[in-house]
Amino acid sequence: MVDLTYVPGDLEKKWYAQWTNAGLFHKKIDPKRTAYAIVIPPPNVTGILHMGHALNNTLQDVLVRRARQKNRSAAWIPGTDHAGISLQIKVEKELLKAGKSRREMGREAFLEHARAWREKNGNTILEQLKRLGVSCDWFSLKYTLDPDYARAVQIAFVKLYQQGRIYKGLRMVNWCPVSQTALSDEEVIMRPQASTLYYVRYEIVEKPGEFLTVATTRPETIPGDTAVAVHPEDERYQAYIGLHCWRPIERKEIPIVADAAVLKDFGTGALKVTPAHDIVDFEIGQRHQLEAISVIDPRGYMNATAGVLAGLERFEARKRAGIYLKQNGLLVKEEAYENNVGFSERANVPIEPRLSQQWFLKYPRVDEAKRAVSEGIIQFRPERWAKTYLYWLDNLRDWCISRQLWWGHRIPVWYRKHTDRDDPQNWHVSVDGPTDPENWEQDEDVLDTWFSSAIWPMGVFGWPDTDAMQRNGFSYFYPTTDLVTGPDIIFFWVARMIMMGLNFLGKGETLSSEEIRKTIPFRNVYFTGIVRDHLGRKMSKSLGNSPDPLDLVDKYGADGLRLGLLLMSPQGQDVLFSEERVALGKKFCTKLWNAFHFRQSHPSEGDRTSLEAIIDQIDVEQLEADDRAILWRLITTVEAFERAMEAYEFNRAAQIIYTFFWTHYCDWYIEISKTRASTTVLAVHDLILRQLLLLLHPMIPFITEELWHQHAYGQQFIGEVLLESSEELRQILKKIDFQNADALLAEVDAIHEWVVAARALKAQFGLSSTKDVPLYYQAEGEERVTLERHLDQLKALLKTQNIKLVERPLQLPMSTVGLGTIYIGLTESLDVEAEKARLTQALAQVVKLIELGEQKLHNENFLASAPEKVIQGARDLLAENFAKKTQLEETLRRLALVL
RNA sequence: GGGCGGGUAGCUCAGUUGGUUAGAGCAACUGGUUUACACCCAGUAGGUCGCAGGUUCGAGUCCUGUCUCGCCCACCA
Repeated sequence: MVDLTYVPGDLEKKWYAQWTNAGLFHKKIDPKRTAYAIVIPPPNVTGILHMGHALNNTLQDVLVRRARQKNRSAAWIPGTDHAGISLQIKVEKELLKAGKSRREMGREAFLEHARAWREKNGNTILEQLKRLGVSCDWFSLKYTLDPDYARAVQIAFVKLYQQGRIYKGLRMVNWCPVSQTALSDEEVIMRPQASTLYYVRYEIVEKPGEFLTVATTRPETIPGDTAVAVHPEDERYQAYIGLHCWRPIERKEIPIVADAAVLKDFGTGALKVTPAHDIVDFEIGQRHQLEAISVIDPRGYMNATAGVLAGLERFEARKRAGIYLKQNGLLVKEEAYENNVGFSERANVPIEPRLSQQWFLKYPRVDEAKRAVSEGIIQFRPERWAKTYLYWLDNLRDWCISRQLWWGHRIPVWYRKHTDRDDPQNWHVSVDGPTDPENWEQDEDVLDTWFSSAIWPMGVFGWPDTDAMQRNGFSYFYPTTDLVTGPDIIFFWVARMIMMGLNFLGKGETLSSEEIRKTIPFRNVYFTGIVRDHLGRKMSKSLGNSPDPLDLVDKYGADGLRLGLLLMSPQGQDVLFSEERVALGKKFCTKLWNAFHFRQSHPSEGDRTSLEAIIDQIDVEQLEADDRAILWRLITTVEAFERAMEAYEFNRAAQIIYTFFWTHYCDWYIEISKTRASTTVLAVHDLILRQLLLLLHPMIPFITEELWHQHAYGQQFIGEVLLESSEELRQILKKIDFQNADALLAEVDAIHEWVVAARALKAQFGLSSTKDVPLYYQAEGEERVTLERHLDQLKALLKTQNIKLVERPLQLPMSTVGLGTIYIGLTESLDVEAEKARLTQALAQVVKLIELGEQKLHNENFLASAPEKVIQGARDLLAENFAKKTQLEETLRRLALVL
């Protein structure tokens, strides 16, 4: 028996425990079935669940649960990411509060702290995910610093090194002065900043009294200037090319060079060249053999070379440089200026271009990675992201993979002690290290976190350890089926995984399409939208505009939240979060609960453990139009649902079921079937409810599981029950003499229209919808027969005892519908004028529609080109409108007589 | 500067290859609770589909232009 009220919390805890205890989500290598696999985008161990996770993981869960219903052997591999910079910053901050610094305590002690932090907090997000109901295979849980995974990362490094793809070099990199590490280009975010453009005079050495004016936003770097550059074709400066000028701070003679990289129309057309602190300047410096003088240290403070600015913090130094120039008469002017400045994504401070020794990766298999997507071997949804992906691959720059951090995978490179580290002769690159470790020192740096995530889909299945791969079903599950992630990590993660898969699994110079197909990490990538608040802002911790998903779970249930998210997430669109939708999700669950409660109020003993058993209880003789219509609608609903799911249109799929259940089943079928509680009708209910539970299960797993058992649909978990396709459903329903029921549907729709019109009449005249008012109807032939057949239902639905057939029009308020005319038997005297006005308005509307219809049907081009179905539709509509017009006119004539 | 996406009811959004009179939820308004559900039921109102052209028998849907909001990439010092 069903509990009276729906309380999501308890049943969600109960079922999640039972599912996991039963090992329901374990991956199984079953050659008899087709494999289905998803690897989770591993959340950061520093993360807490936000709405983006909730959406993303709901979608994955829907996919994987549906795959199981389709008899696929499904694996959803969960895991977490060690989150290099993010966790290091977090732990450092905590230590700082306790007055400790990582440099003082040293590497090992710091790592101990970091491990302890992760031990304590790292699984929070996984526990949160469980509350959402995700059906991950927790036995396959992987962490990017697990020993086997860490080994895989190092093997990947060594292999890439051996392939000549990884090299070390002195390069200009993005330096974060707070984290004190290099960053990849992708980790730098450009932001418009209000700054000042300083116009500075550089006196010409050879022509004292003549000046070049240079515009710069960074006067603090002047001590690092080693040239001034102008465009070779800039006629203003021809006379100066080859001469020298005085560097205005830390006065020194520097050359004036010509370089095409200089823009004539920016500023004054003269550029100060600081090779050590700007990428463009560095390149100019290379072309002109200029010295790179560093004036800023790794912490962002001016070093001794900066002379008068030495020791100052970089932004303070900028102000001081401005003052210094002004005081010395070297500043022409300063103006407010907005420019774009690169910020460190994690530490949220402006990055410093800095020259340093770093490890770089030349991306492998770029061509194949492009082909994988452009040839549709990997399918992006929405497809347009392919363009973004391909554009990025066309403009690749080598990836700086070394980080000056401690938390992460240490670079497996050793240097012979007391030798030149820049000379590869003195390197040892291997996973296990040199055999004589006492003579070597390991590289201090770790790898970019994203380097380790790039091999995720392989690593979670044991790559490259052949035994582990065998055990984990690598060849069975790889390539995985679907990847669900956000478009914001298309470069960080998606593209890199594709290249790594192709590189490590593909053999030979180039890969054929068939080889690409076998080595890609996944076949489909579904990009979710980004969850935004009602003002359109990205939900983030710093803005504090993201509700805690767990609060929503408490308030609306996990099922409610999941359904709400599904309903508000159109494919490929950003999601404007609305708590109302989540509330709607819960309302749906409550309604479902109550529908079962209704069904349970009519006990029946029939066997419900299979579709066939339910159908056996249906007596074909007793099936009426309504029963057949709802069953028919079920089939068409399942078809539409299948189409939506195959297209990954989750919101549409949810909407389709929503409408079927609420509008067609509850508001109509349950209401009309209340007059007929026969075994047959109850079996129809059971059938529909059963299929509804199965269809809904991937979206709202908890309540469907609960109701499945409450209503004795079987002993198995609902998730283990195979879902009949629309085609199978169609076949099974043939047992009850079931064929196309479009005609029946039309009949039911016509009755529905009649009821709605009658209800509207009552409402229009201020009558309570439950008031027993007599109704009269006029109808001929078929229509009359149809109405007579449904008379009992009409009475029940309209809460009216009297519905009578009349042969002639009455002087009563009326309404015309497809099945004829309805009159309402008002007891009070009729306001003839008001009624006339109402009908006249209705008449005008109908006349207008008739005009439109006739126009269309008199158009020969329309008749010649439009499909028959459309033309017939127009004809039927016209006929119906003509009938309405006649009725309205007749009634109006009678009303006129009354006056 | 280059690319992508959005602009449909007061709000949030659907609207499949062009085809009957453009839909839903929320909000509003009216009426309703003995018989699954007030997290409910019945009904009402609300839209020149951003704007301007074009193609077509027919355009929210296709084309061109334009305005506007948002995102991504590039980075001019």
